[in-house]
Amino acid sequence: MTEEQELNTRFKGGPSESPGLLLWRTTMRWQRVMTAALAPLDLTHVQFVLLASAMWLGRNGQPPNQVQLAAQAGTEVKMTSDVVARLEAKGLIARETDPHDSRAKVIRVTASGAAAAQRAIMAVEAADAEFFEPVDETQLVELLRQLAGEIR
Amino acid sequence: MTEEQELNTRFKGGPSESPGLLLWRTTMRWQRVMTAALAPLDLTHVQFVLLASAMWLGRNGQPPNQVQLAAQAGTEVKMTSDVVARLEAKGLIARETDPHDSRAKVIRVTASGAAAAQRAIMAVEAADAEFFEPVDETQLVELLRQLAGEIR
DNA sequence: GACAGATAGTCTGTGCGCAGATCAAATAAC
DNA sequence: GTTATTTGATCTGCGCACAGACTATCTGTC
Repeated sequence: MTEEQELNTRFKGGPSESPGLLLWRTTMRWQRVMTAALAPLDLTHVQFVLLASAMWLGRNGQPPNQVQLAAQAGTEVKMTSDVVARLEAKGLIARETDPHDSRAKVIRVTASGAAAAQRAIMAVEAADAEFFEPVDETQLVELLRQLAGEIR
Repeated sequence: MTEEQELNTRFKGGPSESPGLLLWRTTMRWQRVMTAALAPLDLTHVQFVLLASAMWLGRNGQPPNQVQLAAQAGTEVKMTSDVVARLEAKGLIARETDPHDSRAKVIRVTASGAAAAQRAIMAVEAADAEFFEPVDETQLVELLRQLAGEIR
């Protein structure tokens, strides 16, 4: 079998036919859009997600530890540890040792963290709306829900 | 306005309603699937994309330089430089200075590179098919095409 | 043929994303 | 109550992803 014949699978029309590559490229572009939208607030996208998730989880006065935050945000525990440390360095969140479990660190959003999160949510939603404007959001969400997998 | 009222935007039902977050999570999961599928071949997903793209571009005996390869693959020029160096170290591609332009490096896929690419394409297509099996691929591709942006 | 601007490639530096290992504290088993 | 296992957090290390800077070369214009 020649090399050319072997390539006559999905790569027949060039690699750009693959849904996976399209998904990858789309997300990279979306990440750049988010990065640009959050740059004025000195936040990366992941930092925003963790900050917003921490605020969400703590909305009823029960601030999460890092494992719970990672589970909510769908991020790695190690990375969550790193990013949370950066958010702490920026004064947006505070970490205290859990009085009931000295291994765990309870994460609280500070006042300036809450303020930054409010502005960030506005910026992200505006950028999101613009990014997804060309397509039917409901239809896309329907498809992605079946692929995203459970929040580990 | 209270903090709770401010949060009553898209985050009302929790952050998981956002198409952007779904897109992000889906792609991360897809990346893990690709990583697992390519691990036996000692290739990362990006390495595979650049190797396959180099083979695609060179299929008519006109091997590309790194800028052309990056344009085809939709990757950053700098990262393309790094990853191509890794592929070269693995003996999968070879770089020669373009005789017509001493700045440019022409990229050729070696015999072992072509063999690895063949196997990788099989592995990736199988993993891809399984990943996207739950949804209508055509419908998803249609949506993503409108969001992926041109291949810069 | 000299010079301005564009182009090809690489370097530094920051920040994810994840595998594997470490360590201390909590929990379960006996 | 001591041991074994699990759990929360962090560390090392590798590989993208990208911004900004830098060198070397090529091209267009005079």
